[in-house]
Amino acid sequence: MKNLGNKIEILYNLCRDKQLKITPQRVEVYKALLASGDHPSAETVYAKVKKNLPNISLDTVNRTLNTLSLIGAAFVVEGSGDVRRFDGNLENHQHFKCVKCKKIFDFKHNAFENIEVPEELRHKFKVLRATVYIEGLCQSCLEKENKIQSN
Amino acid sequence: MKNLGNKIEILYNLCRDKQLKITPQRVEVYKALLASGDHPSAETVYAKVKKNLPNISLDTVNRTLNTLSLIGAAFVVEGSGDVRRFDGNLENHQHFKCVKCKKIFDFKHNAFENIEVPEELRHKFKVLRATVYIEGLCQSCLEKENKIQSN
DNA sequence: AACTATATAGTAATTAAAACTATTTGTCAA
DNA sequence: TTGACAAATAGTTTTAATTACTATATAGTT
Repeated sequence: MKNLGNKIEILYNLCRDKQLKITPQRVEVYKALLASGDHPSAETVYAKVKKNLPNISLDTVNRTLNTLSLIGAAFVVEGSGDVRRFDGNLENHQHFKCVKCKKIFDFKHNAFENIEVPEELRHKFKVLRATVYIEGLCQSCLEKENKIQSN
Repeated sequence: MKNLGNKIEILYNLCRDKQLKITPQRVEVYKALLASGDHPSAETVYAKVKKNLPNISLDTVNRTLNTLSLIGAAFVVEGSGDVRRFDGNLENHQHFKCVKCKKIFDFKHNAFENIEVPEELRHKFKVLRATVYIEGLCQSCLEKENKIQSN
């Protein structure tokens, strides 16, 4: 991971912007997240951070990762983080998901119906589904939203 | 839900193709899934099916929904069904997810970097992220895969 | 240095999903 | 139509993930 210093600086600025305190826990969780090239779960980050902060709690790691997502220092990988939901509508359609209330809204958009999967991927994997996935805040959550509360 | 009869027929055919038994539980779970226009969780489907099959178990609903996904009669909504995973890489990139081992692979593809969010959505919601999300089977899972086992 | 709101540790509670086993039931062939 | 058997289910238990709670500690400010 190059430019780790810069990245930490970003975290500092984001925290200050949102009036969140810069705690060692937040810094360590953020560093652990960056250090792992892949897409770790809270448990994985917890294990990593524990080496530097032996008595950090899992709850703190969870809350901190949430906070990082809220301030835009990280994000929750799509395809994770919600109870499994099923869709029986096999017609081509797309999903918008509210990151707050987790509600999923269907929408149709012609331009998204025939996604060309890159040759490289078709080669490497067996592709089952390709879709445009959009997330954000729905109207009712938007109204409730005033400031970011980390705790 | 129009053409429910047709849909059931589809289920019958899919089951026969894959040599899966057509059980009342499967039919009811499938009907309940179709009947709910939204994106229900196993619990929600369970509640619905219980009206017709009072002593169906939640486990059966769960397994059945999985089976339906495996045979292509339904699918798991992206953004659900996996422990929450985080990504600290804010550069534009896309994800491929293996539906079996849940591993996430990054990839970059220029054509996917500037997704135009439909006007209608930008209006209705606060869009935070738009991405192409591709799922399927990774190579190592593909090798292990021989036939669909529903149980 | 002291104050105060915020964040944390430690733990408990909640929830979702998977595992397990005895029993039941589709399916097929006689 | 019946009997046999593999497959599927009910009922329950485990496991795992996330959230909730409260007393304590601390970052940022005065």
